[in-house]
Amino acid sequence: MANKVRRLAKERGYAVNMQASALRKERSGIIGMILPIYDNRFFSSITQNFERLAREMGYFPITTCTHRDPALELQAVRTMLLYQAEYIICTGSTDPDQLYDLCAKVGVPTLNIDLPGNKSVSVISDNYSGALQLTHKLIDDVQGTCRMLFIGGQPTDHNTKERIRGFRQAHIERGLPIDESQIIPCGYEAPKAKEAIKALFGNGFESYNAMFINSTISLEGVTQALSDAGNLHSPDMAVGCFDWDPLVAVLKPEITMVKQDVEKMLSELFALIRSGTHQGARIIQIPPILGH
Amino acid sequence: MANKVRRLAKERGYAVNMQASALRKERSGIIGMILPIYDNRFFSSITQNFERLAREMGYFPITTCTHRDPALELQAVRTMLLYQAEYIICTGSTDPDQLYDLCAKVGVPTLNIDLPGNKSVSVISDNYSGALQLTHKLIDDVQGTCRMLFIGGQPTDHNTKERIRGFRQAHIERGLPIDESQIIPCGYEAPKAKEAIKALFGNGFESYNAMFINSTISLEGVTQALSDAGNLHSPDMAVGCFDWDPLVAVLKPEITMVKQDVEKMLSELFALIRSGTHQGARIIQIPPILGH
DNA sequence: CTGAAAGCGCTTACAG
DNA sequence: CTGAAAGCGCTTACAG
Repeated sequence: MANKVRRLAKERGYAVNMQASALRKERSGIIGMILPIYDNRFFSSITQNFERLAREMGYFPITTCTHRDPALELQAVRTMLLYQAEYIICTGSTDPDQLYDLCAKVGVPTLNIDLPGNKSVSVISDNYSGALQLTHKLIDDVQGTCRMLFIGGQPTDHNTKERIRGFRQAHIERGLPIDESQIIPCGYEAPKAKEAIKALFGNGFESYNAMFINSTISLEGVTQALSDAGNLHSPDMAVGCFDWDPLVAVLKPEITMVKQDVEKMLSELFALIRSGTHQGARIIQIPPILGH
Repeated sequence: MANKVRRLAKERGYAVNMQASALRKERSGIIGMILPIYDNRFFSSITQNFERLAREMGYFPITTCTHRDPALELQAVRTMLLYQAEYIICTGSTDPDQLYDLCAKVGVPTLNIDLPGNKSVSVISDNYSGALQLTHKLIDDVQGTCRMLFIGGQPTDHNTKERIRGFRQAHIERGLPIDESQIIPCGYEAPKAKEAIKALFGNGFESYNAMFINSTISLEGVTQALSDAGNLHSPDMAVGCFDWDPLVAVLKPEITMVKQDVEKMLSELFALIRSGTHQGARIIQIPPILGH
């Protein structure tokens, strides 16, 4: 009998109306995620893993990119709540706690990835250890005494702070002094890194023989600055990038890249949801993978 | 009075339930898009523009990546239809016509981007002209007689066919003969391009002085093959890539890249929706932009 | 076990 | 113009 109904339903092309079903069941089946941008390997890979795991759990994944704009983040989350999303994942959000508050009001749990918050669980990379390792690797690569620049990232964001902490610690462990001019967290956009490097030309840049670049987008800006100055190929400069792009990895194998373990971050995130242990603010750190 | 209600609603944190609203209004406000993958500049940029324009039109954009898998494409579209999506955008689909049929059954219009179908309107790049220009540019770049390899892409897909047609035409216009071994549409994955190039080593590869690479993913494979062979830097090889990646553009300025005009493609797509002129199968071609 | 009724939260058409 | 009722398409709780 049930089979007959199913067969008939299929023949006639019947399909449930999820809007109606969701309304009656008071369960939308929707899980929402916001993220800064798609056109970057890290975030687009997060998105693909998010979709895969959400579907595997029987959820319908919804994503929106919010361009690191707090107002857009709020608006996007609000819209997802209107569609009765059951969970909100906040990726690289400028203010995860504000998003938590918004969702908590209607009883929807939030989980953070990439950038942590103080009010819900956060799955992030172990930025400190990754930066410590990368810095050591670059110091090893340099002939003679290393003078390394740290460039890119937001000085106020948790990840950049942790990476700077790892950068400093490696210098301490190797007995290398640091002065503050070595550390330039100029923001995340390419033009900012470009301007910051240009400002250093004839003004101390020549004294550096290593660069810790905080993201591929900063790498883009740094490369533009060097290219404009005509010294794109400075073979004695050790270059590391705390980010991953497979094309960069093959085109510029001499650049050491740090790959955040996106698969593990997302499987951890969904394990929290699956097991219902996502309540309570805490930070779960996933070690990144040092390339080459 | 209306203001009082609005104020009270805001104070109490009231928000409509879109599931209920959609059900009653018989309009979900949802517009869905499927695409092959996110982690690539072309598709992620399409997604960002899609979201922006959909929001501007008051729609709620939903995207899903389907890994060029026909079964996943069908399943993703079916799910979007369950949530009563009002339009389905098919990006780079393996079989847009099948998706059209599925949606037509429930009266939902489909529009194609990137790869065209025969049953609904398609907004794609002018692949023929782009390839013609790129091939001419590479012939210009070569010292002496040009022998150019075409590598990457699916020989069955419309875009690759058109690009090969442009490749051939440029050769004809320049009086250069072509033999079939020059054209290797080995598929879209990096390992395929890598294997194809490796198979040519000691077997004709040395006779080429130019390469027309059909995507950044193929570029990745080609670079791996060259790098494994130790001749990564062959300065006399003219290289072009029918795709765009800003990091490649700055890191390897000697590679000529073709940037598909994603903004124009999407604004054209939404113009069709806005004006209600999306009915009727036809192809709208947008000229890509030749770099450098 | 079966089948009709109630109700999810809205919007709209309609009666007063 | 206002306010109560009907109904969007489901699922569930309940009567028979």
